[in-house]
Amino acid sequence: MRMSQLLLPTEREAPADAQALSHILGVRAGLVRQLGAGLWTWLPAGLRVHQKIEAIIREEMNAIGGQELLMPLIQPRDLWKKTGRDQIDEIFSLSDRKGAELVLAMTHEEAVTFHVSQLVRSYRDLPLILYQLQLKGRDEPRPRAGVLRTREFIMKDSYSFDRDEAGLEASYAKHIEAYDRIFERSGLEWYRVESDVGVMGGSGAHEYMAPCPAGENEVALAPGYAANVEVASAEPSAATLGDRLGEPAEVSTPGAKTIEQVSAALELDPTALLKAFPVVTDSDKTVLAVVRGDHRVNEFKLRTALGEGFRPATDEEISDQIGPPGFIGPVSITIPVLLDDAVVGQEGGWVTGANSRDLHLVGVEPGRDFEFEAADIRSVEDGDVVDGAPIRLEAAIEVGNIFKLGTRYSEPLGATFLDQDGMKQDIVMGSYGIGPARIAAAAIEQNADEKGIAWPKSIAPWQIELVALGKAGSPELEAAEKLYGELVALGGDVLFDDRDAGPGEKFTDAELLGCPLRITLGKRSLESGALEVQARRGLAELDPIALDESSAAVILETLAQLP
RNA sequence: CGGGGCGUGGCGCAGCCUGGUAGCGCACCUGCUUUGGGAGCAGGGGGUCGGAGGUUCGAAUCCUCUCGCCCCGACCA
Repeated sequence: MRMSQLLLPTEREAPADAQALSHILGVRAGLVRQLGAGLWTWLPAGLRVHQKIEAIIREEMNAIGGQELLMPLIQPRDLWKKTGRDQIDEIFSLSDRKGAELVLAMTHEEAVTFHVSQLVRSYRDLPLILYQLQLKGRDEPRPRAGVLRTREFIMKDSYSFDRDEAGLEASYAKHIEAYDRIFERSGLEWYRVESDVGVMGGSGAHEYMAPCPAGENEVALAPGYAANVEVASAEPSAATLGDRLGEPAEVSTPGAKTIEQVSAALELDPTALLKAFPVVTDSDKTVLAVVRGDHRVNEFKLRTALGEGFRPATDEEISDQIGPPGFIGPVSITIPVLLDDAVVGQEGGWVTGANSRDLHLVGVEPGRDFEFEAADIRSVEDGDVVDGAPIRLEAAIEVGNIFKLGTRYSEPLGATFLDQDGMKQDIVMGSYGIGPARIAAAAIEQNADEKGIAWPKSIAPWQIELVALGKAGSPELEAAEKLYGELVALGGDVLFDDRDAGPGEKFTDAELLGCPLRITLGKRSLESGALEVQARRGLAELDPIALDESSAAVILETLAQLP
């Protein structure tokens, strides 16, 4: 591609409203432009990146026997009523000129299951893996960070259809294979982590996470361990408890409502305190969740432990059913107590609220002083231990997920088959997503430096940028033209900066756009007989390449050597 | 949905407090010079000041409403 003819609007300055690095650099390098909140246009260079990612995905999906198809973005609302998902807030709704109700698909479980229910009749038709790369529409409450969370985006979504759970396990394993390869080939740092299956149930799920500062998720990492913080479990750091007493003793703690205030007032470590978190469940039960003072309640785990959704209790409900807010605790109350595992079985006395104003209790011991049910309901923290190794928490972008659906969709949509005994069975499904745009954004975030982007070779908009110095008609520009032609003839993926611009501008743009290999041909090259070669990663100067009839081949070899 | 911020030429901003008919840098166009790290000189084009209403002799500026965008939080199949 000749840069003189390319729409590549690079910017010196970052857009005023951009925060995330991938947002800033995506716009500055001329890859994407915004049309509205969460609505982005992929400009030619950015689209090349997207398409290279798509190509990797297609190859790996085909390799596990996936078959590509394409389903509509616009769908009849009735279809979504059958699964109840027409009530989701993120659904974009529209109607046609006749008043028929339509939605924009936020994923395609309904559509693909609809077709499979008609097309699959026999166990002989299974298993099946179908996939597509298609737009999704989601009315996100808060689009953010450029291309990271948008209201319209292309997703690779695949769906597996199996005869039974064992079949699903096999299809799931195939997707793990394909996904591992896709993210590896994309050049990302990535983790496959256990994830929350959510209220939809399902028998298992993993997420693929790419660590980077702009990420919206957090992963807990230790050698051999990776999990979304939503589900991560680990051994807590040690607690420093107060003295054991024969029975709880009241202490005066005037005005001390927070963990900090109470631990300061009593001169005790925050780990000696119990934090009480009253919640009201969807079925209107009040439960007191209790974690260690320095720990935080994990709402995902708590939801799992409760077996239903919940909301924090209001101050009024707390006063009515437990005690004055700020001074509540699990001793001598009538509502059930859900105690975090980290609190159970420790030697020593805990501090809790006394359920009276300005009073706390010391020397409290679970089991002796209050009844409880134990569960893992806290969020892991930096320094917690897994298999003897401390974990660290890192921000990450979710670039993919895989989910064992079971019969969540096949049942309401009537996707059944006849087994060998002629018995009608529900098809067992899985669904699997990848966001190519997020892979691009994560690649930018993970590999950028102060000069710009440093793309992984596999998804760079071009693998080579040939910078020609010298004005039109100069011998060096003519030599560059010749070299460009030779590179293209050998199948090189080359961006040729043939613009009528100064060297500074060309080098700056090249470093901003971040093609892995930069070849410079100027007057000096003609004098010395050598091309200058720079690897974008680390801005490393490589050995010069002789300027002769073998140059193009040597350049491609050099590129192949790059990691 | 709660909180905060911002809308002035393609981009980044000043002007607003204290009303007087819009300015700066970059980019763009023409010409000449320049060509190894975002060039120089000269000339030039481009703005309903997000929108509507109001106050006023006069509104980018003051008032009311409204739309859009960003950030934090909530939410996130």
